[in-house]
Amino acid sequence: MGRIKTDSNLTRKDVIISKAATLFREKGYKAASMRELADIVGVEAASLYNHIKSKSELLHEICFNVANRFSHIMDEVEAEKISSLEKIEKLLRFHINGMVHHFEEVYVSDREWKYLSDPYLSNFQNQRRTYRKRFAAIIEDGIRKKEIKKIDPTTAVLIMLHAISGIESWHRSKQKINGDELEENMITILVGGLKK
Amino acid sequence: MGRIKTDSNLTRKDVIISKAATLFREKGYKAASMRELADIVGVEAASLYNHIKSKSELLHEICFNVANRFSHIMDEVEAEKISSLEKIEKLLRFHINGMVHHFEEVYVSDREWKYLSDPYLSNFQNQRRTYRKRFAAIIEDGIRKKEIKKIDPTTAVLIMLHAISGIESWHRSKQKINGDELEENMITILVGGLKK
DNA sequence: TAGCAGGGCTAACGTTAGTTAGTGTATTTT
DNA sequence: AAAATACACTAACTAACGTTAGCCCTGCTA
Repeated sequence: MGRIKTDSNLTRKDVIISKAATLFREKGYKAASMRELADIVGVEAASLYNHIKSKSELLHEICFNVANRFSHIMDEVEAEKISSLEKIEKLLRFHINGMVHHFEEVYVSDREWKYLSDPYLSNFQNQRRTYRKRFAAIIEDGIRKKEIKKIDPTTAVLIMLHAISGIESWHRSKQKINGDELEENMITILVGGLKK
Repeated sequence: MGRIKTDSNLTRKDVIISKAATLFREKGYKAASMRELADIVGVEAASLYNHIKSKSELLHEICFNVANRFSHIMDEVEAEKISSLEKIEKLLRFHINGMVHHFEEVYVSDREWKYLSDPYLSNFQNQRRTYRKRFAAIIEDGIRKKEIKKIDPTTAVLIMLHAISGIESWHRSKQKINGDELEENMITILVGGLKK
């Protein structure tokens, strides 16, 4: 077999990570084998190790790429001078877009993170917990300002984030409405559920 | 080691299935090993095979137990003479209760079904698809009767069901509100998001 | 009390997994 | 053009997996 083909300015490692994300999404991390991944990449299994240290490195690259993007957008949103409901809408749209346009990675990060091993595991869990607290704080603020119903903020966050991970079903389904309609529908229901 | 202890009128197989559900929930189906399960049950791995045919039998017992319960409640709800919104609320409460009180099995059925093998896999997918269509039909009916906002029913179902599977996070979290409060909060947000 | 399942056990099987070692060839750098 | 690096290959190792075979004890039934 020939070399791994790299489009434009991607490294070979990037190519492997990207194909790994697809494979992990389809089969699950544990069920996906390095030999299978190698096949997809177009190379022998052993050759992968010229570019990566281990299977688990693939997983934590994927998970932290995603987690860091979310941390970053949260920084931005917190800094903006808009209402709580607008902040939430902005976050939700970012999540929905991620799930629609970077499906493989986001999905893997969401469902397979438990196979990370320490110290990555604890690290990831911390980042996740922190993110949710910041999200909940925005909701709490909205309740104080009477923009939002009196509900438990933690529960609200849980509903929002998991509802969005349901976009997985949308990807699976045969006759899907288009991505933009999906986004508008989700915003209508979710933000509508919070509004006073 | 001694025999498998069976409380009341459970068979030894039931005990194994129940402990398998817990293990599969914690580790995931693929990552859970029969030797580990045997340890938990208090027996050697080989001894499990006196009661079950295979590891995969455990998974499909769990998945279909749950799926059948949901089919059954849907039959009941469809037959009742109440408004669409009330039907939806009833279904949601059943789902929430399942997730709170039969967490292990419901969670495994929700997240690990993809490791079923045919014919169970296709079967399960069919049951799932059918269930969601029936759910969507109720929402569609509600829209026609102007009880519910004009939204895409399929998207609404997807949001509801996945939001509920987020109760997983509630189980994980240290300082949780109690189950009844959780239920009320979820109903408020979800049903509130649909109502016109 | 003899017999026979039921249900444990140990040992071992064939597979598959992730990964390493060592070698050769193509590509890049000097 | 020569030297060095990158990267592919084959072969193999060890560990773990699900599962089977065959044996032995125990407690119910005849």
